[in-house]
Amino acid sequence: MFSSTRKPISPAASSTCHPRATTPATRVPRFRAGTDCQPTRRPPKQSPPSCSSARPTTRRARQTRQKPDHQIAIIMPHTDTPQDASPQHDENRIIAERRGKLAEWRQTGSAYPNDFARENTAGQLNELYEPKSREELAALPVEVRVAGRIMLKRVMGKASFITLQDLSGRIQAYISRDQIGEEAYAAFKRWDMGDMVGAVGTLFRTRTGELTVECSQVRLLAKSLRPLPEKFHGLTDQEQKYRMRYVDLITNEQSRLTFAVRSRIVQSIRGYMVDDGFLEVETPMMHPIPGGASAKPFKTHHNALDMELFLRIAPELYLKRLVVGGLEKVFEINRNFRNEGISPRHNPEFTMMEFYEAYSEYRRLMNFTEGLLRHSARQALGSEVFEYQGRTLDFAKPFARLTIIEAIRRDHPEFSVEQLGDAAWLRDKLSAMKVETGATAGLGTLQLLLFEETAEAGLWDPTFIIDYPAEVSPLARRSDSNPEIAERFELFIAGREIANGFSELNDPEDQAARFLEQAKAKDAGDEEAMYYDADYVRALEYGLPPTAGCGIGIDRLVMLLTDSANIRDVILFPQMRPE
RNA sequence: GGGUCGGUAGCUCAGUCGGUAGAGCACUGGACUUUUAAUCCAUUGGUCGUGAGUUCGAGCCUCACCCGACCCA
Repeated sequence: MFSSTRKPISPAASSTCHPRATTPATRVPRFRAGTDCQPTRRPPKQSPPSCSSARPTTRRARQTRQKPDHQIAIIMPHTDTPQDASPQHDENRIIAERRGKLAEWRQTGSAYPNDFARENTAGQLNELYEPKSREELAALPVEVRVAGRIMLKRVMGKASFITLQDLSGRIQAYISRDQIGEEAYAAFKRWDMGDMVGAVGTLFRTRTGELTVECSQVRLLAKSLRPLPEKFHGLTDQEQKYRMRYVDLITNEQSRLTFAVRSRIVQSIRGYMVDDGFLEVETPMMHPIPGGASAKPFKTHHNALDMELFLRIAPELYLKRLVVGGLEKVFEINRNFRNEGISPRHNPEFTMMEFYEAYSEYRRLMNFTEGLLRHSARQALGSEVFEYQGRTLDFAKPFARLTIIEAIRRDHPEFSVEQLGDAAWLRDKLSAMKVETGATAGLGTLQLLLFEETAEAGLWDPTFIIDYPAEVSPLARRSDSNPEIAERFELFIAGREIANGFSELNDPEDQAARFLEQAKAKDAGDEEAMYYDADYVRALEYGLPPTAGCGIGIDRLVMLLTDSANIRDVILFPQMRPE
């Protein structure tokens, strides 16, 4: 996919996943050694999912079949010849045991009950009673009803401990034969790791000091037929984590935490916007004309209308129609879809917030965006300073603001202002760096390309880059002082584009002209150039007040705040090749 | 597209010089009434990603392919 992003000719290059990337020439941030995010996890080990490998008869299958064990009938009920051995055999041997237990459970007539009323969570009990001493707990005593999944089991002859996990955390339960009865204890001993259990009892503290529920009753609430991954390491295979997120969430606390933080980030953003008087709206996900960014769309078809539709690549044009309608401050947090490659920083569907405010302009917008991110870090992490991939990120100090030229010269003082203002010099330099430059690329675009090549990845601290070329910003207002420049910024953090905003182009005639240019580029073969959106121009003709708007890539922000190197780690069900 | 690393038991991982495939967890049976990744005893479980080649002999060497992670484009 990066091949397309290398295309530098102005409206051609990709902007996959850019927050509100209206810049055709803006590329995905590239990372270099030293600035790139190294994977924190160890390289995965691979073992093919047993259920999908079409392995022929195995020796084991034959051996197993020879056993007169009753389980065999369950394992391979239809196996008459060794050749029929199921590829799922390995796992089924373990699952068959559990299915047998489930069958026993069903015979009691009370399998899968739903009448257990949980009244306490592990986290709540730990918080309330962890400070209490053994004697204080004994004096109270606290009657509790907890439920959760068995994550650890320490079964002894007449008394056992299990560790139950619920959303809030873990708590230990103590189960003794004398308290729950011989029959119940025998049944309990047949339960497996992963089973869902309800426990009733009183809190006490064990000899070693652990807060524990001394059970007067335990019930099996749901059977887990499949074995959990190894209890200490959990699931480490990245692919399996993504494919079976449910297993990942069961076994890896870090995953649970990441998605809890993600929720807090989104909440904090929503709160900040609403508190500031923004109206949350939902605009179409299916567009007759894909617009608002330069990207390849997904196509779909509406049968009743018999029309082609596109999954949206950005909500921008609809949100600005709302500002025309008088909804002066609007925002939307939702998915965008771009039919491009998948990488550690790109998922075909990703979440973005876009917001628009009438009677604002891009400098005020930068202040607001800065405040929003600061707020979000504080709300989600409790701190505006945090670690990302081993380095510190500080949202507390003011975000730097550099023009493209300043950003280049900060890393490369050897480039003079005169050289950077010389299109021919820039072309030479870029071609020496093996960056393609289109014949039609203007000075601003050449500067942008050099910036992307030399400076972008090194922008670790939050930095607004301003003065983008108008020719790569077809929806942005031109600068009054220089019509070649748009009133636009992009925010970079950790070498990665996080936000993109500008004073909106509200001149319908200029917009129509820019759409025409885009349409021409599209006709010339640029798949990512924009369509001419006549209804949007019509809306502008009713009058869009001076407005500024911004898009923030939520997934990338979550990556920063959860110290995640891969976008898949912050998306619950990332797009995967079919199994 | 190129490069690097990887694919061995359900899970986490070893595997020496090319000489009959190992451990822990999980599972099964047994012991155990305050454990802590419980412990102890005894089992079960593998055509080593796929296919070819070299060899008396391949998890290991060679080639091709498949899948994955990361990097580069």
